[in-house]
Amino acid sequence: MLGWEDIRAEVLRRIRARDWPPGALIPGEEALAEEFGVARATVNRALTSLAEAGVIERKKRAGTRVAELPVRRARLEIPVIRLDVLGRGLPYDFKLLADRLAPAPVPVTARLGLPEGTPMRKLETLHLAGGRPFVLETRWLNPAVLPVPLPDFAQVSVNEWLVTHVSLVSGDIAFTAEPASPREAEVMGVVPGTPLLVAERTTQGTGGPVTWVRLAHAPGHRVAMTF
Amino acid sequence: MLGWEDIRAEVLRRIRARDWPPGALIPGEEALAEEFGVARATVNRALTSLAEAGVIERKKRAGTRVAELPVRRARLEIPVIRLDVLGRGLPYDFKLLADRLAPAPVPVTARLGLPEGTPMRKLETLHLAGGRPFVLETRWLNPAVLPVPLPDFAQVSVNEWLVTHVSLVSGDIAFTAEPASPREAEVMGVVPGTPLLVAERTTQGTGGPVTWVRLAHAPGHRVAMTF
DNA sequence: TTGGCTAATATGTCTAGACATAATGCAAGT
DNA sequence: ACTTGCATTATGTCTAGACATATTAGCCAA
Repeated sequence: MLGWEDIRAEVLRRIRARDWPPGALIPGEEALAEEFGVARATVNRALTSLAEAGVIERKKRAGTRVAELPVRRARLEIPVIRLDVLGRGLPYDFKLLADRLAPAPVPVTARLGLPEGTPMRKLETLHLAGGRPFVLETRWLNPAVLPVPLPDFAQVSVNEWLVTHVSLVSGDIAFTAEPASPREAEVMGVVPGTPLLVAERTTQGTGGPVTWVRLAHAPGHRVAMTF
Repeated sequence: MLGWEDIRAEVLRRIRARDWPPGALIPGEEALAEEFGVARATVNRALTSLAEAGVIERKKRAGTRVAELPVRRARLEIPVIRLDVLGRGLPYDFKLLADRLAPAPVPVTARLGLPEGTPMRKLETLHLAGGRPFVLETRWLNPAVLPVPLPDFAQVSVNEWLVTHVSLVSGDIAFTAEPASPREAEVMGVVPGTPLLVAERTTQGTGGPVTWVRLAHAPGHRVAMTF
């Protein structure tokens, strides 16, 4: 018997084969259901899935059409750094370089939507892969929204503790290429000005803005995605 | 009446509120259906959606549990460069800098899974935003899988023509930070060695490997995603 | 103790039918 | 010509019930 995944595959095949070229209106659910000999709900399941993937566009009354400029979506799975390192077959370790309470700089408070000069906890962590610098993490934490008790961040990586102890609701991440600052160069053992892949993230939790973090990756780092 | 999105929202709320902490087994579909006064299929729709989002993990017979280390997934929407530029409120233009047939270098053929030395078409395109260099695109095309007739790539951007004329099946994309080569520096009007955000993509089509492309972005470029 | 079979169980999927909702296009009235 | 409103239609969602399938716990035998 045909399942919704079979229907999905067949519809996708026809789109790729240009039986149904970009922009074309494809048959309605009822018609497809009859053609494949399944219930309409099964066709709906298949088409819903294709719509989520951006391959088709569906509108009530107007029908379903093949996307004109199919939006290609790549999914990035953001791992806990420890698992990222272990996944590369290297032993993981980290060092807490700094930990202090201070008024957060404007770019940080602005992105998080906090008032200027809010006191936040600044943590600087160097993540090591096989003993070599892997990522330099500069993080500003909003103490107001953290559950107590806080652990000793020299023992437990902030990165990991946050994931398991704070419910993260939403956030964003941006990648840029930046020259290593003198400080970064020293800590990571590279020449100042070396291009580093930098990821900048802000995260919101249920109780409000949680953290802003900048991850400066060692030279040569690749962030890979599949689509 | 409660819809599947309401169920989804309520379950998510309970997980965030730690009524059901990470690792916990949540009630079965039948039980939830009864609690909310809906059919099991409706609960299933909600939970399936949460599972796709990585919030819960489901196994037959074992039940549904809250994910221990919730995988955070960010979705990157890869736009056609023209739309990316226009979306930033700048006028778009491009220049075809080079176009020749040559044996593709090993890194390219290797990634695409083609035999060494396969003759491919190399296209170098400079994309401009508001008259200033935006992205330098270096592309190797596999002529064997392209539909005829080919357009004049000085008139039509390869980027865009591919999206509408070739069915792209799968691919991968990777970001790195690299120093501008002398050639790149000259074309983009920057100092050699300037950190550039580089995206490298390979794409497979129905007929086989289609293209390998390297996009070197102007300094300061950000690739942003939300999760 | 260990290995393998079996029954129980939770999720996965399907059906057939129903009603909800949004968007379109035509028709009527201004 | 223009607007308003209504009927039409395709998708969206729900229900109740059924069978499929994976996985586990427990039992029994070697």
